[in-house]
Amino acid sequence: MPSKTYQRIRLDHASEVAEDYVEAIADAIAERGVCRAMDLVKHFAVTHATVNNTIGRLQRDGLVVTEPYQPIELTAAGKRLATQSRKRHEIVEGFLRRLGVSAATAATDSEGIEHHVSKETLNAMKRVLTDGWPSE
Amino acid sequence: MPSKTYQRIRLDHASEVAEDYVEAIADAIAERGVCRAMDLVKHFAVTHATVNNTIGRLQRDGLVVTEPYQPIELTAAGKRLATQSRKRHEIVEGFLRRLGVSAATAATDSEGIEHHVSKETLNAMKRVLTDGWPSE
DNA sequence: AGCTCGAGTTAGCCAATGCTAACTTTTTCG
DNA sequence: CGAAAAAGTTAGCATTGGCTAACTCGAGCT
Repeated sequence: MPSKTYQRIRLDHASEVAEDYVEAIADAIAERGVCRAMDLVKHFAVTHATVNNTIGRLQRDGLVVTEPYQPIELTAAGKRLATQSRKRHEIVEGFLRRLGVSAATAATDSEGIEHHVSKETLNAMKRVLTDGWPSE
Repeated sequence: MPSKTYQRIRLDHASEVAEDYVEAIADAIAERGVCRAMDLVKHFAVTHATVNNTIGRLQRDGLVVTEPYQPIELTAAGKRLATQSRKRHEIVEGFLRRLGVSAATAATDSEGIEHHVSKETLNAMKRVLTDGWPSE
């Protein structure tokens, strides 16, 4: 069974960047009204050239729209993905906090983990947040 | 705080493949005595060319040794990394099982998650496995 | 108005990871 | 033994996701 597992992980990988970006873009818009490339430069600690590159791919894939020198906007699909990612992120982070992990670690680890959590695992985590720990 | 987080995730990424490979190589050696490239082809569902490529990088990085048409061997460093990855993997997988996730999902998700779990989170998971769930 | 400076863009480079196709070596079996 | 199959290698290519360097645009200040 491992082969299919790794195929899935490779596919997940491709969407990780997209999810992280739309989430960050949605955050920037929520906090500052608009999202400029510089917001993403700071957020991800990469150069503008890299941000530009990535935004180009996201636009190609129908998640964002931009015109030169204009702020970055999310398409409907982009907004949908952002909302969904955010929810997943919050569940994972909340779960780690409940597990007793420090806020800083929960924030960091949830960024990496959220992309690899299946629906089933996510539901199990959600259950803990609403109903408490499973019985032994 | 996000910038450093993403820098770390990018660095983690680089070692993911190495960890997965040495783990798979150690498994193959444990199960069949030697590890051939074909074992990895099946395990990761990639072509031999890709395996060859990757093995070349691992050799460059001092984790494995091979000679043409010979089985793949782990160096001391490779064995160390394999053992460490395996332990981490087992904790994550065991924890997911304890959470109530099915065996199949736990196996799949732990593959993706293990690379993004900090020491602190890993310890929290280990604690659950030995001492049960934290008090509310 | 003009100039500067920050932000954005473009071009060109690199490494990792994947692929296919063509070739060589090894193994296996009739 | 010898030929076919399996395994391994090599070459060439694409994409992602980074980078630097050089250029352009636009905003704000004097």
